[in-house]
Amino acid sequence: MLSHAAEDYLKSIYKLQEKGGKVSTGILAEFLDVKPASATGMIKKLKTMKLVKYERYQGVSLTDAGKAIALEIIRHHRLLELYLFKALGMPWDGVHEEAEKLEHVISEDMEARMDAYLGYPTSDPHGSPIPDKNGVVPKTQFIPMTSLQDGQACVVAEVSDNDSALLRHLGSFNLYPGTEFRVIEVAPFEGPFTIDIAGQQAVIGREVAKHVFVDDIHDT
Amino acid sequence: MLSHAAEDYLKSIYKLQEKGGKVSTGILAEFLDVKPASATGMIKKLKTMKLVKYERYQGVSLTDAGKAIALEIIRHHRLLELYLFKALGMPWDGVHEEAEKLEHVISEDMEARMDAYLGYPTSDPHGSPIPDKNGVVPKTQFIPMTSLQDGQACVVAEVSDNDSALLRHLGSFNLYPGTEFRVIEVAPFEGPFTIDIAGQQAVIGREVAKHVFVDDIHDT
DNA sequence: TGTAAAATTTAGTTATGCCTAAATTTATTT
DNA sequence: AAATAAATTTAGGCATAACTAAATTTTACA
Repeated sequence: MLSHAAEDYLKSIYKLQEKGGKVSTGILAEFLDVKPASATGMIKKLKTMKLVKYERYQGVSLTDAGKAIALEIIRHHRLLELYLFKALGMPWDGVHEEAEKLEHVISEDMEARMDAYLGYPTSDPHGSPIPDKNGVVPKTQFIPMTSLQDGQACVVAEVSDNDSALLRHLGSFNLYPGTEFRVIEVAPFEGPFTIDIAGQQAVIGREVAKHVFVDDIHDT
Repeated sequence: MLSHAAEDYLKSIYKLQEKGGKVSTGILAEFLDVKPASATGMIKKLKTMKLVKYERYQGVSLTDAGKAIALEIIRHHRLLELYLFKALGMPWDGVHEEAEKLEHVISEDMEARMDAYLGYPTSDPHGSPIPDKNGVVPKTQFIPMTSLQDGQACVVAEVSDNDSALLRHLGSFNLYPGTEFRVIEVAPFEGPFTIDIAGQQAVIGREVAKHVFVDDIHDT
């Protein structure tokens, strides 16, 4: 069996690989909040287990076996988030932290039961895709909110899940996945977005907008 | 924060203390499936944290602080067992193993949500009492099935939760907490019990009967 | 009561997974 | 191309929690 730490490394490498092939030791260490030296150590251990490809100074990437484990953990995490949200009524800004601990611990049986209870869902409360039990990830092609123009309308598709203060902030505007809104004005010089959500106006700063991804963009 | 291992030691000391004051290193080590030397080491660590009383060669016992933590973990365990059983439909012979891992990991918020969902229950699927959030354990005074006599009827109150093969066996006779049965015959010389469960006859060996506790005994 | 057996503790080892500090390699700049 | 800066790796340490083997203490019995 793999340690929780090893699972976290695989999960992180997977996420970082999504935006650019190989992952550098430094980026990985920063992402996991450990020192680069610690990352090097774990990477070597994962290499002996044939879960990553690695040559020193050249960055890491997952092998097929490593990717399968990473996706399994991500599936646990996202199913748990949705389960905690729907079945136990946890707030969407709290489920990430809880899932982060539970994801390493639940059995395949529990995974399957949550999946069935939820009706084999394909996305979590933050809009992130849930890999199926074979490790197939639903395709998503969302656009960053920051690329929207005046007058465009769209639907919230996905938001970053790891900052609960940010999630509470978005929640205060009802900006959940599925919510429609229209851009009233994009202030010049990297300014904030003024938007209309079901008749309510809200001003969303750039830093917040970076964490919001949208879909179904259309002009009005 | 306490390590999972330390929590397991406290929980085990609590359980062993219930039947006799102080707990010897050897008994504790056997219960936890570690070597006595390992138990000595952890006991010393727990002593520096003021969670146990301990003098060498004299056995361990919990302090009030240690007992509070032990009860908290037991509460987690039993709430989880009942939750997994009721909300996710897990079989009663599977919930112990799953709860054993989850009990160290869930938040107080999750504990409270399961508690509310379940309607503030006082016993788990095996009939064990669930401590309330203040650490108060519902009083139970159950009688071992082995002390039953011919002709006596009773209700199953509690069964050992840690042997899934045993639980499956009991389940095959419908011997769940709450089930009524009547003793038809106790075979002499430590022989098996022949009982009647809702019209069905079953033969229960001594070794099995030792793990079953009953209540509401009355003659028929 | 003395001795053997059983239980317990001490001492020293191993494996994980993190750390810091120093050394090395790669990248950048002039 | 050499020098400096940045990134990465190596080396050595620490804490946790297990282990084995040896020493000690307690208990039991003859």
